[in-house]
Amino acid sequence: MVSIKDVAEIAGVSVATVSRTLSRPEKVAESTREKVMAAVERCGYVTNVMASNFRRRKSQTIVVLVPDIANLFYASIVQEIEIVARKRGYQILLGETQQDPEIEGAYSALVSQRMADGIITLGMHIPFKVDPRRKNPDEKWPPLVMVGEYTGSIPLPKVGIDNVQAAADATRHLVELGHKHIAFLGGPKDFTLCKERLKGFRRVMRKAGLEIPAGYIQYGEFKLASGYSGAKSVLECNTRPTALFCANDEIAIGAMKALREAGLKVPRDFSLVGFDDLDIAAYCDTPLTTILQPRRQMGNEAIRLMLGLLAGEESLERYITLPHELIVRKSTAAPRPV
Amino acid sequence: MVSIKDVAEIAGVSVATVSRTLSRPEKVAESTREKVMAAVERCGYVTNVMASNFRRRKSQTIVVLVPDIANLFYASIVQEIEIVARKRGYQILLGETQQDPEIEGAYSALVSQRMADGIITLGMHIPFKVDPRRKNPDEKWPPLVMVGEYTGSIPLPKVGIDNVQAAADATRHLVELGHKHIAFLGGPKDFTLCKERLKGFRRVMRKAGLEIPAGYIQYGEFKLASGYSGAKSVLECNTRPTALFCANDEIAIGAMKALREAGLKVPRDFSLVGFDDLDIAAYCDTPLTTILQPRRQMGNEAIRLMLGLLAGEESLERYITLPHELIVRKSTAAPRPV
DNA sequence: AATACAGCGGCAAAAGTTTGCAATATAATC
DNA sequence: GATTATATTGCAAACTTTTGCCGCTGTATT
Repeated sequence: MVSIKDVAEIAGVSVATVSRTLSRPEKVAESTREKVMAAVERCGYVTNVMASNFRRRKSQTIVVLVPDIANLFYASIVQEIEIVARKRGYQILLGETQQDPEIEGAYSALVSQRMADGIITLGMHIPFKVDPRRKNPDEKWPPLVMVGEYTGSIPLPKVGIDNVQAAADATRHLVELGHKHIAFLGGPKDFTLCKERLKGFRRVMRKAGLEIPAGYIQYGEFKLASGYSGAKSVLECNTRPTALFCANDEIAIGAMKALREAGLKVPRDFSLVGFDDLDIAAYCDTPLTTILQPRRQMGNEAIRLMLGLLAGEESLERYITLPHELIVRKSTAAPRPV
Repeated sequence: MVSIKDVAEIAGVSVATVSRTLSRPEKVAESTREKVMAAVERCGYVTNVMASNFRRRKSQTIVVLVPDIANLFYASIVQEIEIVARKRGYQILLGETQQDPEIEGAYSALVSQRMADGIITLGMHIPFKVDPRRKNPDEKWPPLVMVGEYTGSIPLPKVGIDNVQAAADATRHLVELGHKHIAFLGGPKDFTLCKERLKGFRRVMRKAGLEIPAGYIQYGEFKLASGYSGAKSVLECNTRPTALFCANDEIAIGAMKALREAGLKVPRDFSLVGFDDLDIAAYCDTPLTTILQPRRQMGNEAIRLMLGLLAGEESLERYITLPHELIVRKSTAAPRPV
């Protein structure tokens, strides 16, 4: 393999000069630069970035932890992270965790192993074991940015929306339409994200003086199938609800199928609100009313935060709450008069 | 930072022994091993994998090139690749290319730069410039595996389905139902994948003696919006088709919306076939008839192929054609008698 | 003319591992 | 007890780059 040494030899300069020519050309005389570049060209030299990284003690690599890459919400965030990272000379190491602490741990270990410079996680928890004794309070953590789901007590750079508020907005929309019986279809029970949305839901229901009978709150996964089965159960409640707030769009679309099979027309017989505003939401049979999360922007802010951290910036703001928006489409309407 | 040297010192052995203890424990006496492990524990040593990789001239990293990560078809393939890679001690460097040769080039350069060991691409073309003169016919290429879309003339390890056949199957299904006027909604015109599906479509149409009037073939992107607008144009043809074969499910779902807006009921007035069998296909208002691509298996075979390549296996079969399947749901039926 | 200074380039150390080879210790064989 | 084989361990080179420091050359300043 041709190394910097060969180039130096051909160009008749020292390796130091070759290195400088390549990394800081302005530090080198025009004439030398030309000689070096010619030599590089001639022998087809390409920098061994691994060696360079090793020497500089940087990896130019950021681990991105994603609970489920086949989830469009996460995917767009990753997409944006990748774009910005690439432009800034960083690479993305993709880690799908399925929220498995073991996998999270393995990936985040990459930064102690010097294979990555920092971690952005779209998951809900800190992806490594936190020493509970905290004997060393300044124990230095790897650069870490949490996106979307983190609500733990340890203060960490974070970007997301106000999920409680967003869920409240969605619920209020239903309440204002006149619905009295509103059910909630959530994701996994232990997701803070899910808890927050439930909280917003509950808050508005309480304020409106509406009851939430047993069975009106269902947990599951953020998946189509889960929405389907969740809706099926909810429909069997004693007093059947007239509206459904779903913790994400996939659940809502799954629920739609169950409603259809039950012979219920959306929104005539039943109102439905989703969450995320996936592209597909606008293409459903009945276009879905949903909460828009600014996912690209979330990715964008996350990677900016990370790059700032890596550049050693101290003063940058660390909590970024982005605005959400209620997108009213056709899946919500006033309940049918009884 | 604590290095192997510190461990050696604490344990009272040489760095060589520490290294061996960690990488090939069986090469080291039980008692020594214990001493070393204790020392590792004591000073919290963790291997600098970057240094190790540098020394071993491996990166344990595979670049995965994806045209669009927010496409569920690609996403599931990546998902599977990641799982297998992780189990085998490899990492995935994610590169979203948007089919941009520049980006593809930048990412694939990582292997000459020693930052990656090989490339799996889900895109259609070879992600680096191929010397057309081929002055050096054995010019060694980086380990490269093509998934799904590659149909170039240079023989390369590849996994995919038989797109021509699959498209033919889909079309035949429509023909057998009695459709005479079938249109085709494709992706980008220059995608080989798209050409192949069109080829299968044409073949069956020809065999059945059916015409394909001007305007019956539309190109676009593999996106919802594209299916929507494509269907809109197709509906304006002089003789309106009664069925539509879409090059992927997203296009089909976009088309559905256009049909709905045109007051056409699927499948009563119009039949629709997609391609990919995304999860959502089964959850559409009218569940979508489509072609199932074994995407997990595709990812699985791709990474296996790559790992084989990296292990220096020569004899492994290099073209893997996986079976597809026509999934008949509710979006296809006999055309309405006129 | 003497001094200061800027620009440029070379020397050599350093980064943290792995590993071939040699050396030593231990066990086995005759 | 001597010899051979085997199991362990250490030495030191090698991997490729970057960069601090120093010295040289030539121009500018006084």
